[in-house]
Amino acid sequence: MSALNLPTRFDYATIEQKWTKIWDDHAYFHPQVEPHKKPFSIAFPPPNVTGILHMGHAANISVQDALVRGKRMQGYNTLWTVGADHAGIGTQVMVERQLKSEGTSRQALGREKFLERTWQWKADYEARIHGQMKHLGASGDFRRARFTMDEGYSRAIRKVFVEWYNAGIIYRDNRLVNWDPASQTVLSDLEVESKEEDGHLWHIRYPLSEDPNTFITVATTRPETLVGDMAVAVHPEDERYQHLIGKTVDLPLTDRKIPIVGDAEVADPAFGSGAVKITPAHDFNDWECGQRNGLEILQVIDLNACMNVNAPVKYQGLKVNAARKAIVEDLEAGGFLVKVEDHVYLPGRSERTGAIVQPLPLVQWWVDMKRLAGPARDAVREGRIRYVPERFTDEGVEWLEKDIRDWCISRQLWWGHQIPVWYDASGEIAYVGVDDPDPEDAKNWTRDEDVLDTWFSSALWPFATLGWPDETAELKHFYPTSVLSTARDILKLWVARMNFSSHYFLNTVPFEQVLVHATILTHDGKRMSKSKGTGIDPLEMSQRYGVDACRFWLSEVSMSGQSARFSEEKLQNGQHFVTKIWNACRFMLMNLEDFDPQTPIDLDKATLVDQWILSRLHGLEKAVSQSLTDFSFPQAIKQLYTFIWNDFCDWYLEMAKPRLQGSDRAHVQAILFHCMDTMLRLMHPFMPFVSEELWSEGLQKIDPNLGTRFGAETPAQHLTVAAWPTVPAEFAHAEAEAQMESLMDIVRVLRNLRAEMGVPANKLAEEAFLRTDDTALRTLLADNSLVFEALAKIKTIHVASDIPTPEQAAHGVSQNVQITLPLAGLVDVEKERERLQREIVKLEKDIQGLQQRLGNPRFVERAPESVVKEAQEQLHELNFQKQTLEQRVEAL
RNA sequence: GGGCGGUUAGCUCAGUUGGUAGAGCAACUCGUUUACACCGAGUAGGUCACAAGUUCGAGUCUUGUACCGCCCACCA
Repeated sequence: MSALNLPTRFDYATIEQKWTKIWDDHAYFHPQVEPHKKPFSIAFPPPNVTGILHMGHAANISVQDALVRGKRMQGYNTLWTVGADHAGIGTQVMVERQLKSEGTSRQALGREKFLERTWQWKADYEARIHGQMKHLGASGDFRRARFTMDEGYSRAIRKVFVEWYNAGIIYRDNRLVNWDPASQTVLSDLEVESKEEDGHLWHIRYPLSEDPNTFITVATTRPETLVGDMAVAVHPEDERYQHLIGKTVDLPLTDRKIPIVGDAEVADPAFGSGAVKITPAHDFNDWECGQRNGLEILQVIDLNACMNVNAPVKYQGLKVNAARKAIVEDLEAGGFLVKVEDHVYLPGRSERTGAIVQPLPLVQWWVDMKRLAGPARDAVREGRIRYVPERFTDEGVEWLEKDIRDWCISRQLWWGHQIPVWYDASGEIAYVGVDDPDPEDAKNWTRDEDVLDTWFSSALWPFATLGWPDETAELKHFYPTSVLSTARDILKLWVARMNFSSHYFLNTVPFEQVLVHATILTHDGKRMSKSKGTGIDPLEMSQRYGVDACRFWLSEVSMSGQSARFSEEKLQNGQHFVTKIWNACRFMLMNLEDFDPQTPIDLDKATLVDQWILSRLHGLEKAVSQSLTDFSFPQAIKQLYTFIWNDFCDWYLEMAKPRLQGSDRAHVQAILFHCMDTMLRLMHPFMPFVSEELWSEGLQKIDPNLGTRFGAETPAQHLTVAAWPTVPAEFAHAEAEAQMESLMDIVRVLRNLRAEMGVPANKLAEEAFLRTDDTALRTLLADNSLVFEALAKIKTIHVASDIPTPEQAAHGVSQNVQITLPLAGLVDVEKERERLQREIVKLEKDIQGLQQRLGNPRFVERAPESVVKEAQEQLHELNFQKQTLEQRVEAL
């Protein structure tokens, strides 16, 4: 590419495709295990194959890819494992929905056909997901991509099951579970969401058996469960009811008598009537109350959320809602209904199907959490796993510390890992094993039909992806992984589970740091939701603004610790930034065609401006390098932006233009070359495509040995595998930065004078006077007169301690420099006077503030000397400025 | 009911150890200067939600209040 015929815009669509392919062809992201190198590894949270990726994924990809690219450049043996999750219930629900739209169903197809169909679905979505990731520039190892139902992965699952079963950690038991009638499966507590909903509280009276004219009134939000009541509970110390404990009531609408029991846990005298109906088969509290009081369990609701044969005949077969209506009517007719109140309650709903979850007693498989939680909790509490931001630590570990409930892992689904348990003819467990039993033995056995909770397999992700249970070289080298980056909503569901699984089987943490990235919200601050159509497709956005623009924004906001509102303006800004970089580099390339890349930067020849930009570059490198360690992406990105756009383009390049025409050319070229190289390397983790294109196709044409710079171990052909830059400490120059700052301020005053006086910015002003008594400063100003000439567009700058003041002139002041811009014929005396007066008023306000502060004896006495001194100097300067302007007003 | 965030310019957000507030977008005024009009220069705009406290000094620390958001919790 020749810089001269480069377009003024960055053709991102073509170039993104081009580099995706080249990187892939070189297998840059498929690392070999290199034991002598330090490892850096991340296991990408496997997206569910339920659909395509959304903005949240794009955010997570941006963050992880930035880290991985940075570390790769820094010479780490870097592995980013990618893959996909079978997402049991989620995928099954999606496929079933598809079948329904085709007029068929899972049941009609049968298990085998249904699974075939689901594998097809998986293949389709997995390909689309990987395609999206590559499109976004994810430098993941797709050659090592894993799927949670791969052969090897499945073996890992079975091994975990069998080991935990043998250790007694996995067991089978009949208990109350969360039943999702829509998907016909059990759910874990964590898959049930409860949100407040409007409902009612029905007050019902139960007549005492010994005296049907006396009643005890209970309140309930679920009157249909009345027919499953096994007791009424009251607080044992409740004086209203104490005497009734041990007696019975006639349960309305049935012919059963149920006891009144005393139970301090479940009955709160202050709530409602103080008496509670107890339905052990359909309520978690009541279940426990039943256990405490030796109550029988009577299940009256079946798997379809209908009343079953244990309910009075009249209600049998009715859906729960219909039964509720019928029962309430009958209660009212029988005189049992006291009143109905509006009431906000918390029904549990399946996070997948949205159906109201029915608590039911069922035999299921469980994991004994108390046996696993300890080491995982300790790892977090002892800081061996660090959460970033830190405040998420509690959210991640509290669940493991508190009264944790056992984890129900069996699911009545078809899509998933079938439980490796076989039963004999009598229903007893005959075999549990990693490998299928010998067909001869298994002749009369049947396999457990249930599959495992999808999170059971996700829990093994960081190590199963590396080949566990085999002792692979990858596992040895890359485990534990370095960082886990995730959304906050699965800290318990997933992150905590990886933690305890890893501790049990590998006796170590699964990752050293947990990065919790921001949630991307809609423009108006709502959660993005596919069903509401507020979800935003990252591909659409990247097609509109380019991947680099999107990633630049996402990397910034995703690590800000705050949730971020999506805004297209920000992406547009990102795109403009990319264009700016593109054009700045285009300009440099145009001016570097005759550059000898052997030319070193000669600090002896460096002017103030050179010293300044190199010092700024030094600061930039420090900030960006730092961000790869402490995840301070927002700061790094802001600095990249202001360095490139403001410092480098607006000031340095403008200054460079005239110098490139003179004897200084080679020296300036060396600095441009070095800055461009460093800038491109530093921005590559965040904007991989544009940086790669400019580096490989532009800069490398000028220096074929570019890839050996910065101590590269092996010469790099492309930026993606080039070395991370370091800016020498001797480039840091605080004094130059401060001095340049004062020059820039004078330039701003000059520009301001021109603008106020209506001198067009493109017209060269003849001359300007800078007057100051500070001799050192005078030298500085004189030495750098080019700065004013180039940036304030002044032909000649006069620096002196005393200069005659022209009649027609505009006046300004900066620090202790009096600035005069002669403008014969352009000055409206009245207007100039007003302008100066305005300036003076402003100064007076600041002066007053300073005087007040310095006038306070306690300030002078107690504040640090440097602060007091600074204030005094500032006051002095402001007074000088005020005086100067006042003199001008008088002169007018 | 407990816990955690947030409240800063019209909008979206920065603000590192307390030293007197910044960016992007939008607005307004100039400008077709050979890298870029997806540009350049300039202007305007904020009692940092409210109240009290600590301090010479608070956007920054403490306490309380209000509103918004999230997480947890078996109040029937």
